[in-house]
Formats: sequence, C-alpha cells, structure tokens
Amino acid sequence: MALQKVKTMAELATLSGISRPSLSKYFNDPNSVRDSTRARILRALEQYDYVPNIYAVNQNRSLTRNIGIVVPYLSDPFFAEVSRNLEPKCAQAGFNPILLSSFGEPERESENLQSLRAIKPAGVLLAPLGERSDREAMRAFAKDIPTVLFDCEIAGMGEAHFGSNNAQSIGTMVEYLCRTGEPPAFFEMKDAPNPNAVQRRKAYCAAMERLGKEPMVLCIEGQGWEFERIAFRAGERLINGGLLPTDTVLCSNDRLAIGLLAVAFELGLKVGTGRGASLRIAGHDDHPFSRFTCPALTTMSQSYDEIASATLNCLLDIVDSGERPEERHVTLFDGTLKLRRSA
Amino acid sequence: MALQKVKTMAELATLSGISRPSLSKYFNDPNSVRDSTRARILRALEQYDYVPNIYAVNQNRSLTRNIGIVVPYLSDPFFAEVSRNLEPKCAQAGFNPILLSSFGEPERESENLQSLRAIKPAGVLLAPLGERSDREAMRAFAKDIPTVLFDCEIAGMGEAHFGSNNAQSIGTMVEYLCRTGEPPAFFEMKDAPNPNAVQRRKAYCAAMERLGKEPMVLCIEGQGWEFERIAFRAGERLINGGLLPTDTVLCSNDRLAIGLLAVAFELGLKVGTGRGASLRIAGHDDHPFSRFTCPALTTMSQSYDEIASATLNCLLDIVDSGERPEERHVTLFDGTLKLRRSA
DNA sequence: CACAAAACTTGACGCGCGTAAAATATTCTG
DNA sequence: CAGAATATTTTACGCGCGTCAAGTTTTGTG
Repeated sequence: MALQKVKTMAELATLSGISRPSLSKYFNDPNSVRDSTRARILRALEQYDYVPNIYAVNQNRSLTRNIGIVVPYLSDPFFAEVSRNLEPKCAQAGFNPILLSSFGEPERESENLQSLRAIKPAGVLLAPLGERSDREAMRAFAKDIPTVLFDCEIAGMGEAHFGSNNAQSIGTMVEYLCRTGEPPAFFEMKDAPNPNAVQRRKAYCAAMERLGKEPMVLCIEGQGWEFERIAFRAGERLINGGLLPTDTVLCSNDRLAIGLLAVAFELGLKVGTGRGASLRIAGHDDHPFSRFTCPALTTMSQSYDEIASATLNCLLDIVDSGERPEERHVTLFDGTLKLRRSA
Repeated sequence: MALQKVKTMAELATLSGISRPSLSKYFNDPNSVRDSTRARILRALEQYDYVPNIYAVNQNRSLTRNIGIVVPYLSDPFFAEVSRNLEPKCAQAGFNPILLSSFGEPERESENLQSLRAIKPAGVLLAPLGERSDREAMRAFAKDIPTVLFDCEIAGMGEAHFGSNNAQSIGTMVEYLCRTGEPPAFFEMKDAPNPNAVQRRKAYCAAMERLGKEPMVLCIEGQGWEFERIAFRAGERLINGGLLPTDTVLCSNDRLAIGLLAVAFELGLKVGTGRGASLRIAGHDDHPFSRFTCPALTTMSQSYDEIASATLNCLLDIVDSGERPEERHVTLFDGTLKLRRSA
C-alpha cells in the first residue's frame, strides 16, 4: 500500500531503468517484449503505482479497447443476465465494456449510438429495440463501427446476428401442448416492439398447421415495455368476456405470461395441468421469475450464456483480425422445454 | 446529412472564422462567450459536423464530465429503475453517466471502483454491496473522488447518504398488520448482505415492542442474491414443519416475499386477507413484480425517483461548487403503504 | 464621442502517450 | 565465437485540446 504513485510513463521509465517505448509496447501487449524485459517491468510495477492515462492512450489510437454494449432494457432480466455474462468476458479479452440501455425509447437508442461514436469503440454489441429503431442511423453506425447484433434481428444490419431459434422453440412448445391437451391459442401484443414476436407468431402458426390444427392468435392492444400490465388488462377482458377459444394459452414471452397468470389467479381461475385446473398457460424465455410464479411457469429456456458468448466471440474475431467478414452470418440457438406446473 | 466532417477544433476555427480559444471556451461552457459569438458558433455547427475529441479533452482536464454509478446488482429492479432515472438527469446536467454493476461480488465492486479511478470521474454515486464490501478500498476511493452513497449506508463513508427510512416504513407496515390481524413474524436472511436488512429487523422489533407484542424473527439460511430461491426453500421447511409462529409474515424485502408466496401456493396454502386464507404475507420495496404476484403483494413502496434525484443533486452540488461539504448528511425517505391482496 | 471594461484573436506551450528512425545491445544460429 | 537476427534505447515528432499572455476589437457607460 505504500506504493509510490507514478503519474507518467516517462517517470516510470527513469525510475525503472526501462525505456519509455518499451513500456509503451508492454502496455499495448505484454507479450510483445522479451521475457526478461517483461519480468523487469513487472517487478517495477510491484514497486510503483502506475496506470497509463487512458485518455492520453486513446487519443493516439485510432481504435480503442472499448466495446459498447447497447440493450433495449436493462430492467429486463434477459439483458441484465446477458450483460452480466458479457462484462467479465470483455475484461478477460482485454477490453473495456461500456453498457448502455435505451430504456425502450428509440431516441435513447440513437443517442446511445451517438455517444458511442464519441468513444470510438473497437466494436459494438447491439440488441436493437426492433421495429421502432432508427434504422438509417443504425445502419450508418454499423458501417463505421464493427457491430454484431443479438437477440433482435434486423435483416442485413451489422456483421452478424445471434439469437434464439424461435421456429424450433415455439414449435417444440406447440407440439408439447398439443400432445398433452387442447391445442394452444397464441397470446401476443398487437404492436410488438420486437421482430422476435413476429417470428414467434409465424412459428406458432406454422407449427399448428403442421399438426393439422387451426391457429388461434389473440392479438392484444398495448404500447411500451410494461408487458405484465398489458397482459393483465387484456387477460381480464378475455377471461371475463369468455373470449378464450381454448383452455391453453401460449404467450409470446414470459412477461406476458406473468401478467396473464396474475389475472387468472385474481379472477379465481385455476391454472395448471392437474384436475380442477381450467387453464394452461405457457411462456417463452425462462425469465428468472418464471419459476416463482403461481403456478410455476412452463416455458422455453434460451441459453443466455451461449448467446452472449457467441456474440462477443464473433465481435472479438472481427476486432482482432481487423477485417469485416464478407458474409453476414446468422446463428440461432435452440431452446429447451422447461416443464413446470402451469402447462 | 451532407454535413462536412471536421476533425479538429483548429480546422473548425479556420472554417468558421472563430478563434480556437473561443471555440474551446464555448465547448466548456456555452454561456461563457458573448451572445453574438455563440450565435456564430451555432451557425457554424449547423454547417459542419464537429464533435470534440473526448480523449483529448479529458487529457487536459483534471476533472472530467463523467459520473460513475456503481450498483450491486443490475438485475435487481430497484437498481435498474434508479439507473434509468439517473441517466437522463446526468445527461441533462452535462455529465456522462458510466454505469457499473458489481453483480453481488465484492471483488467486482472493488474492480469497478478501480476502473472508475482510471476514468477520473467528477464524482461517483455508489450503492455499496454492504457488509461484504471492501471498506478500506472504498474509503480510499471516496477520499480521492467525491462519492455519494445511496440505498445502502456505510457509516461515515462518502459525502452523504440517501436511502429509505426503514424505521418509518417497517413501523408503518407492522402497525398496519397488527391492527388488521395477528402480529407479524419477520422473515429475513441470516447472513443479510445489506445493512438495510439489519435496520429493518431492528425497526420490526422496535415496532412490535412499541405495540406490546413479542417480536418473532424467522432467520433463514442462505447466501448470495438469489433471494426468491432462498425464501422458497426456507418457506418450504417452515410451512411443512408447522414452524410459523403466527399467520402473518413480514418479509425483509419483496424478493423474499415472492419466494415465500410461491412456496405457499405450491403447498396449497391460501394467502391473503379474505375468508379461507390461512396466511398473510407482506413485503418491502414495491418491486415491479409485486403487483403481479398471486395474490398481489402488500408492500411498502420507496420512491425510486426521489432517492435517485436527491443523490444526484447532492453530488452535482459538490461537483459544481468544487468543495466537499464539512458535514456528512444522511437523508432518509419515508415509504408508503401499498395495500394489495396478500396482507 | 471618449474611455474603460469586457470579449475576442494570435501565438505558443504543455498534457501523456503512440510511434517512427537510427543507434546500440542482446540473443540466437551454425 | 563470428555474424545475423531480434530487442531495446535514444531521440524526436505529433495527436487534439486546455490554457496562458499579449495585443486587438467590440461593447457599454457617462
């Protein structure tokens, strides 16, 4: 703790007897100097408290060691979890993650990209808001700075995309629900803020038709990201009005399912598969709270970790190689069925 | 969109006919130049696409316009909400918020403070992990950089503290529960990671004694931040073992209550105040999900917004004035009772 | 209109570090 | 151990901007 503070590299150079360019090389890549030199530097760093001034460093580098991470909503456990996975991995690769949330607002998303520009990041991991995103601004951004999309796909945007295989996961769920009871209706928001929702509806319809059933889509009104509340209100109308076409509802995502479960409970409907139950509800995403709903929610889990890792690795490859891939790759991960009590 | 990109201030100076020092003054504080000059600069900025290089700017400033925000857990809706409130307010005050989450790990918290050091922020808003925080490192940090604590108090640390008035809020809840039914037992984690928990237990005991009741503390085992799961397991044992001393349980926070509600449901216990209900459960925090639990959770709400604003304003005052306050102020906000169905 | 005060321009230096070129030292090869 | 190959040191410049000092212009006052 009694380390002597050293402010500049030049000072450290005179104190340690190592030339400043060598120190500079070392801090840019410790392996770029000879073993013996690295040992000497490490010894010096044990003795003196020196950290390179990041502002001076970045001023002279066209590419910084920053990686921007832009997500639509930090409160959403999916993105909180993804960012948690991402941070240490960035750090380990020698990059500095900068986390920005758009809080569901397209203006905020554009601002985030704008402020990232000022930071000159080596690359950006972007989960776009979706339909409401300013595509033009985003495209311009992705052209200047290597950008990899995850979660939400926007065709042709960025160097690659990583997300969940909605066709597979919704298909699996529909197949399960049909096998074990009445075929499900599909519960979704009309103005879905996210292309995943559209893909999931299509996957639902395709799966139903494949199984020879008539698709039943319950398209509810509602704006914004307060999914639970929107689902609660709509569910109230549907249940009270006797408008549910079947006793099984597959929700486009867990947060809608949580709202629907809440209103079913409040209205005295027993949800589940056992005797006495009059409604089955299933979700999609394996939201952290879904195992604590009443009853616990049957859902499709996506591997947060897998998606996060793959996205980051893709970006790191691009950054390290210094060249953008010619082809844009799309990688989708299969979900797995989480069988719980609600369906 | 056809704006000509201008890279340096000098270039902008020659193009616009305004001297570079004047431009520099303008970018540091638009009001520091004469109205007519400002108008000319603004006109130039409409014509040319210029943004000061933040690295060059910050290199020459001892105090940057960055504000660090360090929270224990971003997945936790309280902090997600606080950070959402904070971001635009920082931006409006001309500061750049940098959000860092410690993900419940003390090492990560120390690393976050360390990396903030490198960024030389004007100030930091810090919600410490609590007991497990590295106090020595934190104190050293707070000595170097103006730091204001929120949510979790650590005596004497930082310039000020803003949090919730646990004595008032728990007192209010205990009083309500006693008035409307059996006196509550208090459900909490044994190794609470946060001083708020300790304060809440004390507040509970004090309130019970004030009302002439015997405090009943249910102290459950469990480590980490997976509160729902911990509460679920412990609740299972308590309920199955018939170990609940009363039909009313006040949980130290909503996430514990959510776990307890889930297990009560699973075990077939009816929770609520109506006839047929055999258990009342109350929480604390007004977690965003608490209105969608089954039944909806009665809890104490804290004003996220108020706490966030007050904390930031305090820091901005310190930063703007450039002087640390002599006295350390502690401000606690009262909670309000959210009466729902669970108690 | 004269004069002082305020704002501006010109010119110059420094911040801490990346990086290039040339000279010197070290390590490796046979 | 000689010679080549590789690392390091020395020296020097530039990055884009903050900021200072001196001189010039503009503004406001009586």
